[in-house]
Amino acid sequence: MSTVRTRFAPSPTGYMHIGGMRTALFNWLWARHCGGKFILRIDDTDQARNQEAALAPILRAFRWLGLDWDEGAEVGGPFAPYYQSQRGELYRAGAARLERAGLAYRDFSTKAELDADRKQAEREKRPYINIRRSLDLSDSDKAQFAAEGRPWVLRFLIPRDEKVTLDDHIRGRVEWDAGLLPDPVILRPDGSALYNFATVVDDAQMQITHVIRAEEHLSNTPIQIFLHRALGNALPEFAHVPYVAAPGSKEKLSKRKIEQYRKNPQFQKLFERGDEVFGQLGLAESSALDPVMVEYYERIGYLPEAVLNALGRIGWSLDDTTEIMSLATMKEHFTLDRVVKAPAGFDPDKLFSFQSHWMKELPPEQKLAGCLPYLTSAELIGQPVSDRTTEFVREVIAAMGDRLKLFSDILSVDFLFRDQFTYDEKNFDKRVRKEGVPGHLAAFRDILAGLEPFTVPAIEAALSAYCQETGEPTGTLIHALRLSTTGQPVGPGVYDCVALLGREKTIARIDASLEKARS
RNA sequence: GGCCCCAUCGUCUAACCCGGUCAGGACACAGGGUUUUCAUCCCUGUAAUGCGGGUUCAAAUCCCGCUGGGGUCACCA
Repeated sequence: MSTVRTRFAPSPTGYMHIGGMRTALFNWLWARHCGGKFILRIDDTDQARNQEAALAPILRAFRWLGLDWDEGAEVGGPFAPYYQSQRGELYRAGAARLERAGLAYRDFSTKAELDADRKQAEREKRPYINIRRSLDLSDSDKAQFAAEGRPWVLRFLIPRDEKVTLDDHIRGRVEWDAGLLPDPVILRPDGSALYNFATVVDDAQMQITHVIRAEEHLSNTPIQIFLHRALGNALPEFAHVPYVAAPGSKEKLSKRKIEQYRKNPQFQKLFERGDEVFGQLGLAESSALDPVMVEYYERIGYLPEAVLNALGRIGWSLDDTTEIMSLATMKEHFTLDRVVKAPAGFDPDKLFSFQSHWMKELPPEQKLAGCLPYLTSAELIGQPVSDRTTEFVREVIAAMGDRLKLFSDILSVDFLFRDQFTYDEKNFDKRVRKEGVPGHLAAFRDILAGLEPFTVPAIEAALSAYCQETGEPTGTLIHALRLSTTGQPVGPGVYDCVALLGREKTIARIDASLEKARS
């Protein structure tokens, strides 16, 4: 087989859809698995006004995930340009060829006529197929219309007496009756091409060997097959991947339904997380971000490895047991015949578990690099970041251990970075404001005041020794110490927290808490 | 509604093509253990072939029907 060439062709919509990303991933994987090329073409026939701004988040998502492209947007290539908006010549030439061959015709029908036809068909309960009125026009009529400057569209003439079959790599054999297909418009009155036509011209010209796309395009395929044939193109292979569904549903994941997803139990956690993080960062654009977009995960501190792993497991499996997969592993094993036919719901819980795994694997220096931006954005540390601060953050991250799941989790230990923190009142009552506890806490405070060195093992030993002497269970003091110095009932080891805080702050906080406990 | 697609634990899936396993794994959930918090880690458990017909010694697996779910029906992509 010749070199495999796949493509992903997004429209510049201003965001990268998580479902689209999965389709893109499969294209990338298949190309790379075969040692072929992956092309990123931009389908902007609709000519979005602010195209560059609308494209940026899409390219950003690819780069974040490390899905590189050999040809296409920004990098160019032998079949440039890769923007449909710049390929009008190619489309017009192809269309002219079809018209000359009698395979396409000018349709002078008005919108009103078409609407009426459609309604009529609906009334009569028969499938709508466009009426080929313009085909019956006499030459003099045509000449007159042309003289009037009457607008027309170019329609492809569907061979209505045929059947089309497709041998899809994922769905197997699919068959259509062409007699049910309306003649598709391929050129608008202004001469610009429509998607169905532009895609066919581009896929052929760019020598795409495998069209791997979402199954919502399945119904476009018979038209594209005819178009390819009419143009004399070799037919690419097709693989229609099922769409990605909303969590716990079978409906296509859609940005338009974002408000109702807020009530989806699995998505809800994600939304809450985002609201919390964006709130702490004071991000103005937070309202523009949502979990349908790839960028959302990047912004709240997910790892590319986790998102990739999760995406790769939606509708594809390596074998019966493998769950954890790097991009390299997926690339090595990916084949189209193991793509599942049924649509799959995106599962935020599973994504989180992949995240948990990959974060554990991440080298400390990379955790540091991932966390620092959150700390600076939240103004918990200054900028530029001093060496001393860097070292401190490094220690904080070490103390957090596996508790750091998302980079933004670093914000949960804000009490290590600033003196104002909120007390968990319920637990404060339970652990500090309790018979006998303040006395022990005060006594231990005095021990800490003179403790040398002020290190984790020393603090631990001191606490242990104190409890030994007094016969007090260690838990009493541990909890009291945690609540009084961090305000929280949970978190990194309390000895770590105290050591990180340092003697001075620890003493001050204990004093403040003792004061608080009296009131 | 027409056309087309799909159907295994709550979820993602394996086994299906080339019938024979206690229908396997993971996530989630529940219980237990380790860590006097939390997180991690370990163990255990609950849990599925939509229904009805065939074919066959044998059906999740092959065939047909039903039901259900979904996609798509633009001078959008």
